[in-house]
Amino acid sequence: MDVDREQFKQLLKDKGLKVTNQRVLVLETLASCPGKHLTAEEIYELVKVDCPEIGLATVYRTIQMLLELHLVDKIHLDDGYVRYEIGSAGGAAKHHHHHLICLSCGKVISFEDDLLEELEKKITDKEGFFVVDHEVKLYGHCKECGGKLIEKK
Amino acid sequence: MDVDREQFKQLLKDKGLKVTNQRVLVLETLASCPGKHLTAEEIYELVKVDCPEIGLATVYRTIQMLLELHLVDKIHLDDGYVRYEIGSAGGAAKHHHHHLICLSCGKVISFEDDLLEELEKKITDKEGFFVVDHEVKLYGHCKECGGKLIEKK
DNA sequence: CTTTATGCAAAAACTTTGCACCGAG
DNA sequence: CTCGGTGCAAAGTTTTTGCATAAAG
Repeated sequence: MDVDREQFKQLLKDKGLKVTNQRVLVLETLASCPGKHLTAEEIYELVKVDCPEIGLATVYRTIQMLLELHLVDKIHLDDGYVRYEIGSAGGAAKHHHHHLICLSCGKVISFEDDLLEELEKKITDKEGFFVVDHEVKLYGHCKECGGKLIEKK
Repeated sequence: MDVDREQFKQLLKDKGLKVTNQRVLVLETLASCPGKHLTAEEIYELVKVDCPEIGLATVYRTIQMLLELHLVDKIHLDDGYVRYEIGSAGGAAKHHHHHLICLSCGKVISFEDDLLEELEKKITDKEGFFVVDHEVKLYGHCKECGGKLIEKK
């Protein structure tokens, strides 16, 4: 499932781009960490394990390319870092998942929900704005931290 | 309505912070541009009109403080800039508005909707995660650009 | 008066760019 | 072979920090 390595190689070829070890490794690193939200630096460190000679600039250039191919999504979890995660691409509909961000411990929980369909329809009707994609962040306190908060108070 | 100047001064005093011209000006600048989403640099330029001696560092420090006081919200509109806007604070409930981002022309439309209440309840029940606030970004094509797209195709 | 805030400049953090060399096609 | 990609280092950006001075309480 997900982004298949061969499929990716083919996509690069179709676009006239070259298939390099670095590009494959960056994509695979992101693909193998679906829950995690990696920064450029973290991707760099992970890829260096298999390819120690890679440069940080290549990681940035590759991420840029993956963003343009919509294979990867950029996210801001408001901790001051720009993060990336493998996109929902591949398949049919937008399966963009959402993020629950714990204000106490900083934990990020991903979850799927298409409850926004209704909202999107409403917007198209009301504003004449055709919605293609969305990103939702919910801030709050997770189960563990919520408990602690009550204890303290 | 909104964030009252006197209310702000009192809040600073209560927190043991000093009321300076710079702080008041930064807040007022943000308060007077409710629809706009200003970058630190833009705020700096605007405040300089009334207070030419202000430094960019003070703007950053003041924004930081306003964020901690929850008077201002930080937003990423994915154009590479960090932006700020006056918070929904003051009043009772969370009136966090959402953003429609046009992928064609970059225009940002703000709109209010509390349709997420339902979603938030669901999450609290299902994940044990207590939602405090949320941020929603919807990407798509605005009325004008949507029309143009059809013409071109 | 005391303590916090400011302005400036320097530093830090993150990302992009230029260029010679390397490697995929 | 040819052209795009890579690594390195240098340059850009944006944001933070240190410190002496200025101003609020």
